[in-house]
Amino acid sequence: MIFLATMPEGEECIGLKEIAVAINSPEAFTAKILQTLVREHLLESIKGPNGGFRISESGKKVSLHRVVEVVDGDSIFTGCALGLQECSEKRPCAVHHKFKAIRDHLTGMMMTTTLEDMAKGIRQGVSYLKY
Amino acid sequence: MIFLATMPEGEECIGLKEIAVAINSPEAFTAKILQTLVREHLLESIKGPNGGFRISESGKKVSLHRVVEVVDGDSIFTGCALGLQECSEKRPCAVHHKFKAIRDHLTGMMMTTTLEDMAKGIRQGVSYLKY
DNA sequence: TTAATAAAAGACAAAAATATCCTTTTATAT
DNA sequence: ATATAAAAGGATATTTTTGTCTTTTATTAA
Repeated sequence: MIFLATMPEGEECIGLKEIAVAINSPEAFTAKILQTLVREHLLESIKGPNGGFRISESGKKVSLHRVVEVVDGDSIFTGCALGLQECSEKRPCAVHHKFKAIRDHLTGMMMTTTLEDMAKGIRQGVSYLKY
Repeated sequence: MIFLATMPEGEECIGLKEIAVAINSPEAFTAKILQTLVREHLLESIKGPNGGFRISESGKKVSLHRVVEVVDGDSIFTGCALGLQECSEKRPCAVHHKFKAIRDHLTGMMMTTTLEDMAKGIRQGVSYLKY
């Protein structure tokens, strides 16, 4: 998603192969994740010659939080630190309150960080996408 | 570890079965983790009749950070948020700096939270160990 | 219309994490 | 001494995550 977000406006869409190489991720595995992102409308896919993937209009603006939610679910944002099924304000685990602060921090960061933010860093050469 | 830390001073040691029930974790699997904790001297084990596990003197004072490190390794404290092998201040991933803040928060919390802290909450009935 | 290209989908495979089982070792109480 | 209780250790099994392969479907250009 970050890689595709770095593509210049109006750029032709990018094929699976190119994406997999760019982010150093296995092709077939990458394909599966791209399919998920297309199903959730964060990406658009074009079949046939010159086809590939490109970030959708809505996709450009999505938060890191949303991307993680689509790909890995929201357990990272909601699960108990100690793994308890029933852990809540009313029946907290031994680190519930301390951990909540950290999770709120993480959730807040991910909700306010957009693909655009991250892509900008990559484009400017101040951050990197592989190795 | 938290459960064993809640045991009153000088209490007889607790058998595997009792521990597994208390924390609602499979017995054989719990045994493996207890073995690891014994090897790392966070626990002591006593074999034979009336044997079991008890927290060691040093174990009582250890931080949550240390327990996690022993059981799961330190990847949670050191790994890149985007999974890059080489991600550093010099060659950061797209969320390196933002994520570092959160990880420092997590690491700090875990380093300053001791088993005693957590056990106290359980003993006082303000936090819980299962379900 | 057809050949080529590329994604989609489903079945399959490998690796890692989680979990179990069985035998051995050690200690205790009788 | 012996029977018993309990942890240790090794081999094995299951589940989940990660990854691959093959066939199908859609699109474009000649």
